[in-house]
Amino acid sequence: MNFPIGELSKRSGVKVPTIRFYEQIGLLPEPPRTESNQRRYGKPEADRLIFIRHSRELGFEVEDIKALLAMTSEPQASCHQADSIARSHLSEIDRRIASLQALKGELTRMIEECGHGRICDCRIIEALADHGHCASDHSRA
Amino acid sequence: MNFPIGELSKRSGVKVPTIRFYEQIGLLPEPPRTESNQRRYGKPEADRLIFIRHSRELGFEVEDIKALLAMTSEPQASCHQADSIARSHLSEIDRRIASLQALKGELTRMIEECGHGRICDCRIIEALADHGHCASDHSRA
DNA sequence: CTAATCCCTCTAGTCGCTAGAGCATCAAGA
DNA sequence: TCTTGATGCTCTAGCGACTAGAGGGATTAG
Repeated sequence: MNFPIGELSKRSGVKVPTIRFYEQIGLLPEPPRTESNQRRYGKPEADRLIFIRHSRELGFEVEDIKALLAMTSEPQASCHQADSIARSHLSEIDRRIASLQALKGELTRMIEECGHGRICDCRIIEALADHGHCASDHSRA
Repeated sequence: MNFPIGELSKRSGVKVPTIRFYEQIGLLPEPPRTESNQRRYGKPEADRLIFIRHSRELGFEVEDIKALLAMTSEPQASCHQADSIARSHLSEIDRRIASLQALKGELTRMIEECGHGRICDCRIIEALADHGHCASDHSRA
């Protein structure tokens, strides 16, 4: 119940330098220190860090996570905002999936058409050089 | 056939600062300058830049693009390397799509379960706090 | 001639970490 | 008690691929 940063790292699955970085950007509060200036943590910090890790793994940005964390300290408030953050994140993910699938189609077509001969006949190189060949309108993943 | 950077930008669809950045990192050669130190370009540079833009839009990294560009200057060589770059890029995209789809499933489930009540009952917050609720093993997009 | 638009270089910021230098501290065995 | 190795600390810089802005010079249309 009063452990150093390495132990917190093991419990949370977040690397030590990353924990210090999270403290620096205000995602984790500054913990108490020992006389020799070492950080000491307890279970609440570990829980918070696990929350942060899951949120990051699900692709939430740091600002979103700050908002989600702020909510957990007001348990009686409406969870409308959490819902809205999650929904807008979901639509962003949908957008990215669609975009990647378009790229995949384009790339697959290029690779299939490649005759494995010389550069000057290569459909991959040609497709990259001339957008007229493109089937889809890939304009930013 | 001897135009300034703004015109190159229009022809290629790449922003002016980005063109200068590409020159800096060696993706574009240093062009000749006018007496008053302004860059002047021709059609080959525009073609090269369009090639770069398409490659970036398809998600190729700068190092890959350098390799692809180097190939275009050896038209008699085998296109095996181009094929291999494209294939490994494709498998990376497959990986990212799979990962994003796992996240999407997780998020969708979280949002569906949210009862739109108070924070303390919110399934979104709860799911983020406790990984035991997770269906899939989402470990890095 | 003037005003708007273009062009130049240089620095610093974005995001979410990661790596490394250079040092202090701690725990465990000989 | 000494030593060794792991762990802790701070600080700075780097990643990738740009983007933004400051502070100036050049060009061009009216």
